[in-house]
Amino acid sequence: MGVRERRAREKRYLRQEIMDAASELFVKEGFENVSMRRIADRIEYSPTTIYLYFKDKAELLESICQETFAKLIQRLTKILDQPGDPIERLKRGLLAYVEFGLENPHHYRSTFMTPLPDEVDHEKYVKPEAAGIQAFDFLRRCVYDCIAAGKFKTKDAELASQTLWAGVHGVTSLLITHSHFPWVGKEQVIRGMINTLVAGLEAENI
Amino acid sequence: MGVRERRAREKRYLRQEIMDAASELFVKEGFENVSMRRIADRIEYSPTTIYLYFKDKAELLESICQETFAKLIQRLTKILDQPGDPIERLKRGLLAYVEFGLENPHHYRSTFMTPLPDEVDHEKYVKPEAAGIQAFDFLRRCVYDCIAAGKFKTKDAELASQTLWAGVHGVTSLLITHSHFPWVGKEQVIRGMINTLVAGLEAENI
DNA sequence: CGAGGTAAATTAACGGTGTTAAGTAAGTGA
DNA sequence: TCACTTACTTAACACCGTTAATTTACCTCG
Repeated sequence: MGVRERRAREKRYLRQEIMDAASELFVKEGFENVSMRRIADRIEYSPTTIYLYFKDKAELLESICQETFAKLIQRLTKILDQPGDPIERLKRGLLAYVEFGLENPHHYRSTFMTPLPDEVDHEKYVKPEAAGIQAFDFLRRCVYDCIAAGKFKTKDAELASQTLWAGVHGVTSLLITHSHFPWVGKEQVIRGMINTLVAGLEAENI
Repeated sequence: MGVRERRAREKRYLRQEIMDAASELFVKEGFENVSMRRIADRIEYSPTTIYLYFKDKAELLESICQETFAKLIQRLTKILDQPGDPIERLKRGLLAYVEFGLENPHHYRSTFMTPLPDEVDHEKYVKPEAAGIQAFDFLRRCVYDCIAAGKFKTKDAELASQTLWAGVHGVTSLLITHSHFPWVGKEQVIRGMINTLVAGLEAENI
């Protein structure tokens, strides 16, 4: 009978096509500069069709960002699985995070630099499924390993993790929004942040 | 004759009234949720009147943010003028920066978390008049003092300053956009960031 | 085959946005 | 008094996200 299945497959296909078209425009011009009508034009459907697949523009955006962040999770998984010095692993993970943000500035901006509207369910974004939280969990595991290996003077893994996250987020977001600032060099600032924070955690119980 | 002067004064007055009304709405509801029409309603003028005083919505926003950031500059001036341990001064300055951001989340967001449209003159935002750059200059001076006093292993003042800025920006912006995240405590994270970074600069030549 | 039902997609419309062009009313200077 | 300037408003344009009503296309069943 497979008709239902085929329909469902086609439906998934168009959904993906919408996401791809939107994502492309979105990467090129930024979320707020891409209208539903333009996305619709691109896939040669009427604008309202999109609403059959996504509740609204925000949900479309969120789906696209989730898809992208899945790739970050993959990268972090690989890094975490490698054996060796936990400090080096931590540093590599932090670097991967920043690089990912710079490679996907619009997705990064939507996910981490845009406040959620008051009406949304904030619980949802703190649950383990949320891509951001998953990425943060990797960080926490790295930090635990460092503390367990006696590399850090600091013993508060949670505080250390949150500090590290805020640090790499700081560089990432500033490099994205203020790319014209006379940075001493993108790579240098990234390295500067990671090395300084790690050195601080090694040196002092904050 | 003084007519011209009186007119100019009145004109300045309405300009300020527009800025005040806009700023108030803007603080309450965020820039993107406040329309020119609503601002106009508030001051009981027609929407187009605003365009006699500001080129567009972006310029109005920019003027408001500049006005607010002048206050930060004031605070930082006071801190910089105090004698004592340069490290303590640096830490107090960094803390003032974060606190200012959290007190003025919408202004902070507009100034530091929103990318400038491609068409604007980026030069303008790197010039010494720009509020952001002025604030950064304070930071740089603090860092110079620390290096001069032999407190830092690091000798690259520019890199250290940029790293510190990125760090405090990271906490500030994350606390603004992700206030629902299970932080170990806002004050703790802020302190964690400042202490860790400073400890890192003291301990290592990054 | 043909009727009926259903899912998918469309058209038309609503109420909003930032912004511009054209028009008006008041006050100034000769 | 009359022309000119200044301050402001009205009307309109071209867009936006989104909803409701409607059409089209297809599948199922008698």
